[in-house]
Amino acid sequence: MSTPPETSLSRTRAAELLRAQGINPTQQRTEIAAFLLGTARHVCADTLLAWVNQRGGRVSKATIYNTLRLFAEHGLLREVIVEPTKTFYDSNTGPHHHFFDADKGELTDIAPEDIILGKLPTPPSGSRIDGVDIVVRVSKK
Amino acid sequence: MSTPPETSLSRTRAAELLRAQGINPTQQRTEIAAFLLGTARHVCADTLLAWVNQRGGRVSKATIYNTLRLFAEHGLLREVIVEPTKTFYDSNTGPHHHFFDADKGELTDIAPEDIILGKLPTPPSGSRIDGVDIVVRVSKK
DNA sequence: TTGCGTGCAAACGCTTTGCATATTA
DNA sequence: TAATATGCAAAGCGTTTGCACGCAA
Repeated sequence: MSTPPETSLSRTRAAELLRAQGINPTQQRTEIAAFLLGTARHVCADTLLAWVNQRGGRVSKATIYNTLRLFAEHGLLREVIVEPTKTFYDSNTGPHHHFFDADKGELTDIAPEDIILGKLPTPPSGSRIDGVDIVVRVSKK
Repeated sequence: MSTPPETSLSRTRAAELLRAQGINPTQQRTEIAAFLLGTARHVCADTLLAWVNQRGGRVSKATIYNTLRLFAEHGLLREVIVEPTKTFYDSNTGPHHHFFDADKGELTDIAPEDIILGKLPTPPSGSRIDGVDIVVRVSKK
């Protein structure tokens, strides 16, 4: 198991961010926010659980899932679906796309200016476009 | 449960297609191929199971999964990952992309000429691009 | 007969849920 | 204190697997 990264935000800033979204900044939510928000990270639930608890946190699996969903609903995280087995969450909520390395199971950002969509299709009548997800699948050369 | 579509291929043509791929055309595989190949369809395992068995087939869940995987490995189908919960298979294996309607849980093809990728990013060093998946998420207007 | 394919049911892995307990305002 | 969040364990759901049986060459 790899070493967890440093938290990217102080608890104080993390709690402020949550409050700004109308989210009650409990100990666990603040801990999780301090890891994920304020910098671009891509995690799945079990990675996050390991990170938090390796750094002395005490957060249960259920709370990890609840919190990821809650943050996503408030736009603090974005769900990224690239594997059938697990859901990734991306703390970069700005417009951008992803490389997915299936060998490593790792997600990397593609800056919006590095990929250009020249033409968008017209959606089926009666529907509107909610978003466009581009995943560039890569593997070891 | 909706009515299953007609098979798009005769058993004879379906069996030929399988043989051409070095796949032993058993009864079940031929039945499944007759549904999926020869026209563009998007199915998940349980839909396919229902289709086949509503039309008098007798195919088990295990065989559905085995066969979908087998066909995908041989390039007869393409996996499409748009939902965390289930895997879709697309019998259109040519270059194209997808609309995904989350309300209906339905996948639709986007013709390659209806979406233009103006610039492709350089992959991380040491890796090469295997493919680019574009999913345009739509919902009821 | 020999080997591959199939079917069933059990196992699996990720995610969600129910409910008692703890924490927060 | 009243409301909300957390933790645990159990349940859920799509998918995979183990193994006995069936079928085709």
